[in-house]
Amino acid sequence: MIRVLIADDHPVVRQGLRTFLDLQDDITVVGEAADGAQAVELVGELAPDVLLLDLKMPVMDGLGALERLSGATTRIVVLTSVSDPSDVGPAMRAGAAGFLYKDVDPPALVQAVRAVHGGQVLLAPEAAEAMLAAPTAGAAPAPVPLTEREREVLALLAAGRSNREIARSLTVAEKTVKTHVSNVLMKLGVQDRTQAALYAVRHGLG
Amino acid sequence: MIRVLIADDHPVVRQGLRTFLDLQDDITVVGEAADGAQAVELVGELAPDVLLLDLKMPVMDGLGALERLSGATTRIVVLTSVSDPSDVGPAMRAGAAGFLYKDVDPPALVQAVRAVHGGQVLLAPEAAEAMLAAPTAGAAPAPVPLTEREREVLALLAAGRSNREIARSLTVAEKTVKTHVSNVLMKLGVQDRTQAALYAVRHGLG
DNA sequence: CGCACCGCTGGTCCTAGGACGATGTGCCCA
DNA sequence: TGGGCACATCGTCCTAGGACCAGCGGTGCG
Repeated sequence: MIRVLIADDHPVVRQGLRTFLDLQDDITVVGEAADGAQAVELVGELAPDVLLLDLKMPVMDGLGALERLSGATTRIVVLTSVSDPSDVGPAMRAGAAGFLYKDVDPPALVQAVRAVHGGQVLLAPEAAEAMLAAPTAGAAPAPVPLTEREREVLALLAAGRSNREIARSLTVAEKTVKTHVSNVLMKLGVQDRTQAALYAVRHGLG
Repeated sequence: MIRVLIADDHPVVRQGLRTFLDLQDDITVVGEAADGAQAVELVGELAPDVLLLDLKMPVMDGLGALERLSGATTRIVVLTSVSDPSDVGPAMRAGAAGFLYKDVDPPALVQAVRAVHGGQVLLAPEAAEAMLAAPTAGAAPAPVPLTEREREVLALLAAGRSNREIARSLTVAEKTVKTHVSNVLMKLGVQDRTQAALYAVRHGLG
């Protein structure tokens, strides 16, 4: 028997879901929450197998609840009405096991509950698309271009020169070279000059 | 009745899947393919609802088949034995509707077939993780953390202070504030202080 | 022999000046 | 009134010094 908790701020939606899910002989709805805070509390009390979680809720929204529930054994299916692709990534990263829209047809929802309970991850097609399209959507720094000077430094660095040698080549202080190198490392997202050199070689600056 | 085609180069695997799936009263196996080329051909002939596709196959591998089948109405579930995270992204981008490992337990596989047939996208947990973990395609800089000083500057900036005012508050030169602001903009991947302020507010620094 | 210390190199963070370019604002004069 | 100029603000790029930390290799001492 799969024990389900429903979190949605609309009583009508809760009632509809409850009625339909309770008709399944392997599913029982063990509770309802009207906001995120209540959902978090009830997950603690009831330890349901699956939480159906609306994203748009008062007091604490679904994403907030998701974050607070990371680590819980309850499997969480986001069930949202509005189709905002930028919701998908954060929700999945926050540990959701499913992402569906409320226009899902009821048998599919039941299957989803079962699949998620069985340890799988299930997405509505639009949600899957959103994840493929926007890998790091949200706070990811854009790819930062190197300046002319930084490219010069990188080229010399990739040729195996030391900071002092690079400084002499460019007739600037060694300190300046260090600064450029630091900026290059940050922009390339690598940890040290060796990786920067490899990057340069691999991307045709060698 | 869900019509399923099985593509796997091991007869034993095909036989096992066929036997189990045919036991379900809403699923019927309509054919088997031993390599990717055959799978493509049989999809054309039989137009199955769902194709269970192994990735590692002779003649044409699963990914090749996936690409050739993009556009077909058949929903494709990748069913692979080896757990190579780097397979997941390409397969999903090539249009797979599911990604499972062969250690999936049979009832879960049946659910997967039903869910995918119902239009959903279903991943094994490891596959979902792989997709979330590998956004860095190529040169995407890692999320760069702000330094202490940069956070101070950002907080004041988000409070609407000018560079000169921030400088006075921190007792440094205005030039220094500009430098910090520039670095913050770069690290946050935003274009100007306004966006940086919005970012700060949205991410709980307001 | 092994360990401790020293110096070098690399790297970070904070600081800051000079040159320059884009944008916006306000004021003056034709 | 409108065009244009002066000025401030913002932001970038290059420069660079000081403080500090980590890792590595050599050297000398117990």
